[in-house]
Amino acid sequence: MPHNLPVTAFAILGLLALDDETLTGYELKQRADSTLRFYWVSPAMSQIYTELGRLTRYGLVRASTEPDGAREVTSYAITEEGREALTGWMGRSAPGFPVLKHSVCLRLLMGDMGDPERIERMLEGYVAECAAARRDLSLVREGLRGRDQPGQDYFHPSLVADWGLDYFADEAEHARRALDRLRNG
Amino acid sequence: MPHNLPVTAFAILGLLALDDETLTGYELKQRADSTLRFYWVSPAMSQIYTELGRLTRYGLVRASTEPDGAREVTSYAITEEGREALTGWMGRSAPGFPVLKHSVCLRLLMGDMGDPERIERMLEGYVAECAAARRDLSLVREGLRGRDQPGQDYFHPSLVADWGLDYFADEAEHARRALDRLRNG
DNA sequence: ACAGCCATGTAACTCGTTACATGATTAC
DNA sequence: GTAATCATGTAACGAGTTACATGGCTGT
Repeated sequence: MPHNLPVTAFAILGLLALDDETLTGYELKQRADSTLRFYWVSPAMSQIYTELGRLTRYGLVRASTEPDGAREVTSYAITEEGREALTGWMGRSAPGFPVLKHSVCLRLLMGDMGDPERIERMLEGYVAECAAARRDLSLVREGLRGRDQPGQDYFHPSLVADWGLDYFADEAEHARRALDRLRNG
Repeated sequence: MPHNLPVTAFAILGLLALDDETLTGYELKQRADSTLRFYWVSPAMSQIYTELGRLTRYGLVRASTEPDGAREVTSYAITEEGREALTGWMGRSAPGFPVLKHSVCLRLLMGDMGDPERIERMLEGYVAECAAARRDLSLVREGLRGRDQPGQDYFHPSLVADWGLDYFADEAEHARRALDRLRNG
């Protein structure tokens, strides 16, 4: 029973479970882009369809194809087995330490090679990108208001969103600190 | 000439460039485990050897095999072309936004499924792991003292190490904040 | 003698990406 | 009418992992 699925499969199951909606692959990609991408990767479209196919074969999601004008559109909903698989995964497997591939720090490490100016610009760019990510995420966070209290369905998502907001603010601060030391010793 | 290499290849080149030493694949893995792993992944041994083979074929590292008792041990050093490739990579390509796969946040997002107790224990575990990472990293940081001033060879590594120390402290704080809201609304 | 570390590699496999291909619907 | 968006997939490929295989060296 404990299907050996990649984490991304459970992320998709989780998105389907959150609002208990039936979503198309395309819609799932949009949800992933607007929420998942901040603390997990947003999978490529092709992978979403691949994963949905596998989840359907395993009976963890149910596909329902309906005509939409001249074309057919397939929507997916999580099944009872899917829910069990998700809770089972949450309960049994350990999360492991988060994986970070910090391209900015990697380049900062090798700051001796190459133009100091360029390193500073890279860090300034990163500060700006963190601010942008924070803005995008705070829009998502606003959308959770009203259902973000304990017991409500967006309580846990709001915890994660606030975590993310702090995270990006802190990262910008880390970069600013490094910049300051680069400039003023 | 701008060889199309994975970032990991440049990470290895960077490690070889840092102290300008000749290292075996095994030693490279140890360096990666003790430094790179905090803000990049520490590649598997097999990948290090694979990557070293490719870098050698491209002339970016030089392999020198010497007898060590009855066996042969191969050490690698970065070449002039390797240095150029590294600075070229730093100068030409953009770092892109760091990739984070935050398994803890992913599970927290789906906190509704599954045992609340378990979620809390997961977060407590994460706080402890962050503290452990911070301890490990601060040992590394101590090793940089004395050569960590501007102009010295461990200046940039010390910036990254301090960034990491702040990072893990902040992450522990984020987790504590989430825990508090889980417990006290 | 035996465990644990040092050292090197190959093979099979999975995840996930980019590129490619197709076509309907909607808004201007 | 035409561009953007909605919608769905396949194929080729690459990075990176685990498992497997081998064997020397070192400390007890």
